[in-house]
Amino acid sequence: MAQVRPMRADARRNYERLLEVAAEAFAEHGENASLDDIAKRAGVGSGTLYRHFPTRQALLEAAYVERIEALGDRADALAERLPPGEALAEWLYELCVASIQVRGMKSLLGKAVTDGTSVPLTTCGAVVKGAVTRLVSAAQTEGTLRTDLSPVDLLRLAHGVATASELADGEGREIRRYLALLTEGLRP
Amino acid sequence: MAQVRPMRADARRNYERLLEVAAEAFAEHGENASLDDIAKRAGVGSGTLYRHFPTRQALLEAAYVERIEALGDRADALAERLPPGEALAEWLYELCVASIQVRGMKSLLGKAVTDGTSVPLTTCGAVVKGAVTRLVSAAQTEGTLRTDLSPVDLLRLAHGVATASELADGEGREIRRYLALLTEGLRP
DNA sequence: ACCTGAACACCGTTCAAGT
DNA sequence: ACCTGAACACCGTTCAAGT
Repeated sequence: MAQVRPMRADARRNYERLLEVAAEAFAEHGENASLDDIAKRAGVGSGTLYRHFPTRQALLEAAYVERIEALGDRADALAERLPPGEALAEWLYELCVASIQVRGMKSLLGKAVTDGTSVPLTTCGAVVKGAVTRLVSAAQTEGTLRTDLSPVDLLRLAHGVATASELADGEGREIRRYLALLTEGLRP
Repeated sequence: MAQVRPMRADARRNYERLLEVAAEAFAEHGENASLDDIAKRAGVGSGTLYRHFPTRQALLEAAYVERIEALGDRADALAERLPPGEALAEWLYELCVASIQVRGMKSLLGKAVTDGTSVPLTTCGAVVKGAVTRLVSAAQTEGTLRTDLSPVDLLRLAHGVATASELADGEGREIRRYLALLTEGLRP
């Protein structure tokens, strides 16, 4: 890995300001929030936004990286407290909740598990895949999870559950119910 | 119901031409195909498109109504040939396939099952809901389907399975696998 | 090295004028 | 009664000029 040269002071200020504003904007208007508007609200030329974040995905990812990493840590916390099968189920639940409540996060996580094998792995993809992989292998070893499922299968299925729940009421009151059905099917 | 006055000849021609072109355009570019482009390709002013189809959803629905009705008929055909539980499973499979293969159809079906109780029921929503309701009550009577699920739950869950499968490979090779997991959970 | 903002291309939607 | 297409507002993206 090449050592990253520190950013010039004004560049760094802009970078951080953009992230703040972007997080607000995505929360408010969803994943299609106007990029131009984000630049303006950050007091920055639109070119500057593109310099730092060449694509919408890049900005979305940067804005939510902390939250995603929190989900990664959460997996380990649950693994310590609960038996593997329950830890996995609870983590999937929290993943679904985040997918629905944090606007724009669902599409971000979705892109992270699409079969673009050639695409370089995104940070958030790596974090989430790492977390679910640990939970899945523990549950499979324990014998409470079918062995013909990959970690990525579970991420995709959780995404599907989140989508179904979102259709139900736009919030996520049905996540538990729909996830319970899936969990039934996941048993060996 | 008020009797619909027949359209003027040129209006009718435009209407049909728009539908043809729209179906092609949606198939080619997905649900966000340019409306302006559709109007142009149909040899019609953009205002005319809006006169006939005030929203994108309206156009999408009109373009796919036949296909949706075919799905409705298919439900009855399956109900005659198969035991209720199997008929339901197979129909959900075909619904998922259509959702993925016919671009734009997934979002159309999704909107049809969102909890917009106040929104007037769309034609395609009515057709699909009718079909699944018949299959569901037969299966529940037979005893092969949990009774704490509504027909709309199943439509939403199928939508979720289609979404998950689409993430897997963009085509739908995983539909059978993912749907099988769901079917396990659906048993009483 | 980084930023700015005008310029370009594109899109959805409306509406006055035309037939 | 219906159609046309210019006009408007908006957005993403690029790039020459500026510091």
